[in-house]
Amino acid sequence: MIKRPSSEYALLGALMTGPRHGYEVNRFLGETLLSTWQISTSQLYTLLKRLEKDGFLVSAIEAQDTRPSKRVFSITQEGETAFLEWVHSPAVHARDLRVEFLAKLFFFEHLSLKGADKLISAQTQSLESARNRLFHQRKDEKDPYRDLVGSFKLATLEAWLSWLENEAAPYSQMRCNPDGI
Amino acid sequence: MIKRPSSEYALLGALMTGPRHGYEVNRFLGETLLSTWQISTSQLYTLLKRLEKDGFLVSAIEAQDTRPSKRVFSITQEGETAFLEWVHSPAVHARDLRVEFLAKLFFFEHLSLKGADKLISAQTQSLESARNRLFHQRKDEKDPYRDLVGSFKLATLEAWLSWLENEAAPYSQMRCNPDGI
DNA sequence: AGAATCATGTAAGGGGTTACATGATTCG
DNA sequence: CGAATCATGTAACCCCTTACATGATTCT
Repeated sequence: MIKRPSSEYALLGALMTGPRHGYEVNRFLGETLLSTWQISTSQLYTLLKRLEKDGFLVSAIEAQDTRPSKRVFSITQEGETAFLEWVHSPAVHARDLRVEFLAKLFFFEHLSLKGADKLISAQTQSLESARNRLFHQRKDEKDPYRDLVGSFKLATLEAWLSWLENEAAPYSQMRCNPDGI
Repeated sequence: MIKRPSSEYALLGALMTGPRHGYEVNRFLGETLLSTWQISTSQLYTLLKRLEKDGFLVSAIEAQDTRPSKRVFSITQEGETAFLEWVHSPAVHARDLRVEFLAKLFFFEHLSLKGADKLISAQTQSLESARNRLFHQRKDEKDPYRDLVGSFKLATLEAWLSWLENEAAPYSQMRCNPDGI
């Protein structure tokens, strides 16, 4: 699977519940993912156009009487596949947690997907292995500055691991599986 | 003071100890700040050119017998002023901690500057006020997803505050003021 | 009457990346 | 003899942002 710019997945996710035109997608993202993922209006239209060019969306113009006509986008099979693969995979780089991982959790609830617990444990494992690698590196780190940098990364990783356990896991249990099945 | 792209300050800092040509700056950054700040070679030359155009650097070509001639850059008064202002100011956005704040600590030691403790306490105050703002916002946050996002940001801020206290502060005391004066 | 909403875009620029080009010298 | 070092750049592309353009309609 070719890597695509991550912001496109926000748009694919917004179209997973059915066709929408650009303005609606924009409003939807503003109401739900604003605290996580900010996509400017002009960028939104650019991304939609590119996603259609690449076969992840198809569009049709819809005329209106009293309003400007609008271009309604629908997600294709290929688009759905790409979105579902993305949403089930942990963020590869730790720096993608804040935006991408949080957005994935959002879509799990918004689309009533199952397996949020699996995503969380996969993400936990990914961060744990990063932490272990860092731990080893730091053992024979002579340079005090690089050691300080290591301590910063380590502190961040550990905070995020705690957050995954104490906040993300309970949230997903409550929201994505409210009856405890 | 007009805001400049932050990666330029790495170059200004590299020239604070005296004139260097591009290749040397590149090597210096690769040996010292690689774990923090990655600047590609081509970008380096672009930045040096722009810094000269804007009056922060001046350059002179130096011919060599057995080697390609090189362009040696020196920092101007304006450049020094800009660098010193930058290096003494805390990172405005929390996301700039990883790169910019760590780099500032590096330069404090590398250039034997005084006042690293002041920078650290200013940065601490900045993060604390961000944490307090977030704390207030979260009190009347009804939406569970936005609350989760808030908990992530809070966890990150608190980890960094601890790191400032337990790692950065001792490091700067040891490195920038080894005799405890 | 003026502001907000609906609706879609283009243009310009900013900061960054990778790939490519050149060419001598010195090291293994 | 080939690889790494020295040394400087250009070209193309990528993602993104801000500003601008348009124009009807509905709310205050």
